Amino acid sequence: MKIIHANCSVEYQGRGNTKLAPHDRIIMVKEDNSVLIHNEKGIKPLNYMTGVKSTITETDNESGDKCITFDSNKESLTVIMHRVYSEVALAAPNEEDAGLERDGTEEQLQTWLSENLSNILPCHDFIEREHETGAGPVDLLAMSKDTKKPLLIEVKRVATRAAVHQVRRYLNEYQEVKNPHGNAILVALNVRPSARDFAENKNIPWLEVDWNPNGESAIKESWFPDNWNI
Amino acid sequence: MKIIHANCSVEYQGRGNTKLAPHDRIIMVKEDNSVLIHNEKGIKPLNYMTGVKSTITETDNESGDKCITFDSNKESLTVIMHRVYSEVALAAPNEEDAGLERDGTEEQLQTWLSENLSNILPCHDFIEREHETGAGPVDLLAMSKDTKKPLLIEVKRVATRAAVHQVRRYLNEYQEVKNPHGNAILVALNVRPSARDFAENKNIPWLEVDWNPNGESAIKESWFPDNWNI
DNA sequence: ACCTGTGTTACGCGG
DNA sequence: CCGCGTAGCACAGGT
Repeated sequence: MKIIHANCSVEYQGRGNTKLAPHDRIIMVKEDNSVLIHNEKGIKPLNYMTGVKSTITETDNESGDKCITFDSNKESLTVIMHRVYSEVALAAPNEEDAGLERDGTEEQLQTWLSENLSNILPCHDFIEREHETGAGPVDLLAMSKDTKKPLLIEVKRVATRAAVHQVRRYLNEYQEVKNPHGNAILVALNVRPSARDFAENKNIPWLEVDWNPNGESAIKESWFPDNWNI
Repeated sequence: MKIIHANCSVEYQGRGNTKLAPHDRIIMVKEDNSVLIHNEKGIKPLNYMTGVKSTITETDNESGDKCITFDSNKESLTVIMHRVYSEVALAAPNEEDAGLERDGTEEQLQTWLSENLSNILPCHDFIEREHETGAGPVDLLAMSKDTKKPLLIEVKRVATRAAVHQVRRYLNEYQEVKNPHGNAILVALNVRPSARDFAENKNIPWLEVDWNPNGESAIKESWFPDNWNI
């Protein structure tokens, strides 16, 4: 990749339109044609464009400033360099097996739940993951040991109002087209207050589980409607 | 900021836990203590941590490798440098008035609609922005010139199925607690096919507007239910 | 190519 | 300070 330190302006047109007035910034141009314009603040670049299927062309404008244009089907970004302080090329080849190992993801929580469902829902058996509800796949499907009623389980790391909407979408559709006796529950490491309110208001049970990838796990807090029939 | 080109490992603990095996990468350390680890692919860093209220300490580990640790209340990230190829300091001071100008946002579309509602809905008067429906604030509230029926207007840049859900939530609650004669419409620069289907299926009118911040604007495409009574 | 869902989402705004 | 909703979200995976 190339790292350019320059006083530059930037113009972007595509999903929105943005313009950056002249200023000193860092421009990072990657091997895959991605470009990032950074200043000293925060994780996100001031301006950027994905390299997917984009081409790079370098020109000089009427003022003699060097311009780099990144162009794809639907987007274009131009960096106008009023003054270049430095430019270096550095190699950071993409990793194959040296990639990122990740822990504590929703994916892993799902796996753990599917294998240890009795820890948190002792009256249910795990049936299947990514079960199709008709309105998209729900994370886990379980079934009551006694009544044999299905239970849709939506898993989140952090559950917000949006997660409750998701559960309700799944449950509505499932009850309509598959089984009117279906129930649903929201399981998360963290259920936000607004999500709790909303879920309780709509009679969706929720359950906060204290889980870490290689340690103890337990129910932290939970809520079930009065008429909750397993 | 400092740009370090090094063969390094990275460990992060906080919202999740991640680990990067030794590899050549670019490390960007900003003035606000944010850190980003990049390879040659994509916009997002492989690993990163926000600089907000974090401290930086440099140490040597038992192998004599230089380590930089970023520590905050709830997160910590350590970069272990097995070999440093280069390190440069570059200045990219934060901008005050030279910041990012943004155009074509939902916010601006809302403003334009509130001031030019008659362009797209000639039979309605604009009443207020961010009107509380009981299920959250709807972007715009308008009223029929003739029948005085209220109209909830949800504005999006890109409208997906989720936007239709949102409109229906607002309308249901609004009709229940405020005014049973309320109507609702979805207005967007782009209404996705799946959103059109779903909206039409649920009798929610939608309207695609061809708008740009400082040019002409017009209705591009729209759909209203048969029983649409203004 | 579009749709769906996740993310260490990041970030700004309001309470 | 925390919670909440937005984003030019980015990105992966499926259809």
